[in-house]
Amino acid sequence: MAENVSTTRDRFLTAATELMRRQGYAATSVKQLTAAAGAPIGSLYHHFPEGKQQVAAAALRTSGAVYIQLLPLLMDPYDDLREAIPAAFAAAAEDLERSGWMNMCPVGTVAGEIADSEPALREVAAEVITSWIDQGTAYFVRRGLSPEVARELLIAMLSALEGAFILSRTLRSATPLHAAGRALAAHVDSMTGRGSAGKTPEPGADVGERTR
Amino acid sequence: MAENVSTTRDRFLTAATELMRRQGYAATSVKQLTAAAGAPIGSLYHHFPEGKQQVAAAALRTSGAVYIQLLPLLMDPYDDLREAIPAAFAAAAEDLERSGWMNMCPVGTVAGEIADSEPALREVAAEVITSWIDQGTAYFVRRGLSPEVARELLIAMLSALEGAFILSRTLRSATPLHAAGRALAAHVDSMTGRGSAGKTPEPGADVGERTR
DNA sequence: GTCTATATGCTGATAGAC
DNA sequence: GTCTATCAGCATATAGAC
Repeated sequence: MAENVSTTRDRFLTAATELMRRQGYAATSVKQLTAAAGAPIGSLYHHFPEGKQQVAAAALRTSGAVYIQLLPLLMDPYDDLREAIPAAFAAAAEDLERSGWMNMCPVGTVAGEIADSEPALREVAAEVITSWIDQGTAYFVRRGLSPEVARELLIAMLSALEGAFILSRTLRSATPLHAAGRALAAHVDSMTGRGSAGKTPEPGADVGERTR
Repeated sequence: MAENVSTTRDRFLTAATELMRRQGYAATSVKQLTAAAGAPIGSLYHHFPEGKQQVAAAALRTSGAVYIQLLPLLMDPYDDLREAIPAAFAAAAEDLERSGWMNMCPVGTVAGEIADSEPALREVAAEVITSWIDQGTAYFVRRGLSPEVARELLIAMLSALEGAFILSRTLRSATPLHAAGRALAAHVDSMTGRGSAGKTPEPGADVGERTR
């Protein structure tokens, strides 16, 4: 029942994910892909007859499915969503910084770049994001939010996360990810009818650190 | 004192901005640049001896300076920031949709793509974003926020805006931009000590529209 | 399924006439 | 400052031996 540890096809997918999250789709060449996967070019076209686009699409789907699992993984430890959300953003910030500011989300990186120039890939990215929204909404509902509030929150959270990734990576500062996490916690508060007194996240807690 | 309506150099900058906001940096070729600017290739290297990178850098600086001016332009009409912020996001959504889902921010598009592969351009993008933060913070201070709160808000707002651009453009739906705007309004509330009662933006107002 | 050799076109960039 | 001709190299993709 145990398969090979890593098939050639899987290595292509991993290589594509890693290269695309750093450079995007256009800048990632087939040659780089084969070098990173340790396989010759003919092998790529054997497993993915439609070439680079097909590898990218498959990599987006695979890594997208993995990514959404992080949501419960990071947030389950916290009883209160107002704590869980900033904690998830902080975890993303830590991972990004630890990776030397490269580990952005491959889906976000590619989606921003190809939405108007690679229709097939844009559709795949849209599918992945839609599935994130559905699964994430279901998770928030399980945590007690109404479907409408859950969906609203999740969409705003994904938006803030992807944008904060861009800012944090470009500025090489964790501040945007932290600020985005606090903003989303406030949104949860406002929609669940809780006031802002008391547990208000401290603004400016880490905004003193300048980038340049 | 009146200069030419449009110098060759300016046409290169405009072409670079428009092409990069749609396709990103890597996918934009020098040939496309010259075709869009209506000038031969030698002309590009006359004005920008360092080539494609230099055009892109100059285009990011120029368009970045224009972009931040939209902040007061869109928000001045509203007395209350809690109304001004969602209105600004709604305006961005309308522009994006009207352009056939292409008109994303060129700085965000490029920054996401090159942060780990084009060090020189990443630095330029970081400069532009830093200047946005400084100018935007100053604007919010003028509107009555404390410097710390203003800065926190602006960083979160930029993050949410860039990320919501990506989601909206990919999904071809204005929902993410609207949801992000509401989240930021909630953040303003929470930081200025106002509760969430009464003026809470209605969650789910437009989240019913599905993309696929 | 793996791998090499190769085809065709486009890439960013340069030289130099005008 | 404008424009053409051209370079060397890399792009994606294919054919076909093993």
